[in-house]
Amino acid sequence: MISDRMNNPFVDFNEKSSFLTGNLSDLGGSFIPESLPHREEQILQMAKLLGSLMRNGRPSNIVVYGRTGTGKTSTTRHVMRMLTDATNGYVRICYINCQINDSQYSVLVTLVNLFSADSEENIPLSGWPLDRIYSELVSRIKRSSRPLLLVLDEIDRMIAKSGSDSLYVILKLGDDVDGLSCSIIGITNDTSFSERLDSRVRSRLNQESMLLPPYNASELKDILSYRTKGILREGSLEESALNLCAAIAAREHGDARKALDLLRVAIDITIRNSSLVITDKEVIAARERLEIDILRETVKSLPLHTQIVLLSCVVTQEVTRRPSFTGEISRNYSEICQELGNSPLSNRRVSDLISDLDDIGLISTRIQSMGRNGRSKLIQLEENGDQLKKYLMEVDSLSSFVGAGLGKQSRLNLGNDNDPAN
DNA sequence: ACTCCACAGGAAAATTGGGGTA
DNA sequence: TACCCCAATTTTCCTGTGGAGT
Repeated sequence: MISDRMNNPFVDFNEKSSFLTGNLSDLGGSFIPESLPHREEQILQMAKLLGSLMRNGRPSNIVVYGRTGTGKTSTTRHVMRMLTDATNGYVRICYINCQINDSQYSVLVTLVNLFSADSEENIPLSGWPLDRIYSELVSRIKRSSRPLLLVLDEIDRMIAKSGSDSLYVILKLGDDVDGLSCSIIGITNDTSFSERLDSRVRSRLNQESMLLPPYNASELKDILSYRTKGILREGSLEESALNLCAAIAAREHGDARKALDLLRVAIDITIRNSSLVITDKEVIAARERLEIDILRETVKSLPLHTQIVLLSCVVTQEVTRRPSFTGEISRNYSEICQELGNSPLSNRRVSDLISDLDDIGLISTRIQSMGRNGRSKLIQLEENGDQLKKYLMEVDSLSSFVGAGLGKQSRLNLGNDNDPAN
């Protein structure tokens, strides 16, 4: 179909990226490499703890702690792969990300469906009573009669949403299926996670814990060198650019994912600029682009009403030029909802959404008492307001606020004139 | 010492939306 | 089709709170 190579941008792009010798997506977060530099010790430790699964024994449950990018998931997945290889797939391994499946119901359903044989139908994502799903799970596990390793990534999300009970049900599996050899690995970046479990769950789950320390700059450099082998032609990555990637990520709590992302984006920028060598300049540009991308992505992925609350925070602070109070945010939120044609949520719910925004880090809050004038949360933007507004305006359902919003600023609730205290 | 404000945030009730069953 | 069950979400109701004002 395309005969004119000279005018084909894909051909052009491919030739420009001639320093690439492999697949750039291999630097992405989901790729699990053959080996994990500086995690050999932890891999060995985890493998030892799980060893008895191969002998149908009852290994300990493990909680893996570590900050973002310390290799918790990669280490665990690596061990999963080793276990599969060593047992020829005899040990059944279920990996569930609790950020996606964060309710008791959805974890159980996912688990049951992972166990479904070809002949069995998947159970629906809602509708069934929990006890029915549980007994379905038990009967499917009984039929399978193979050792089970259950990995719950971001396990703290499940506890935050459904409480300890949801975990207790899963931990109980071992008791309800006679002779089941089952081990659970929980992965979390929340060091206070186990404190929030009730005692019966804590003692069962936290039999063993592993803490993955942050990587230092030199370890990060090793990781980057290892991961770029086979992807970049020799000499296409300057030593100082490599050091810079490692140094930036080391400063960000030793985050290997950050280091890999930086390098990946730096490579991308180099290709786009038709350069042939990745230098400090590209790494610095990559850092800026990543920061923007993360913020934009965060803002755009918020639920609609959380976005409107954030918009209210931005607009209110834009006008008052001081931190705002919950009441102001709530009233302006309702105004904005009205303007956009959405029915507003209750103040109680808005208060929760404000807490959510605080958790995400887009705003910071602290409770302040004004004596006779009551007590309220003082809310301050953590990010540049103009930038937040720009990203919010890119959201389809909010974009109509632009012109109208600015024009209507005068009627927004900005404290004093609408404050019942006055 | 007591009052009162404007909420925070817990608990229970109500609503919503997906699915099953007769 | 009408009704039931269920989990998740949201609303309603409520108690608790810190500190300026009295």
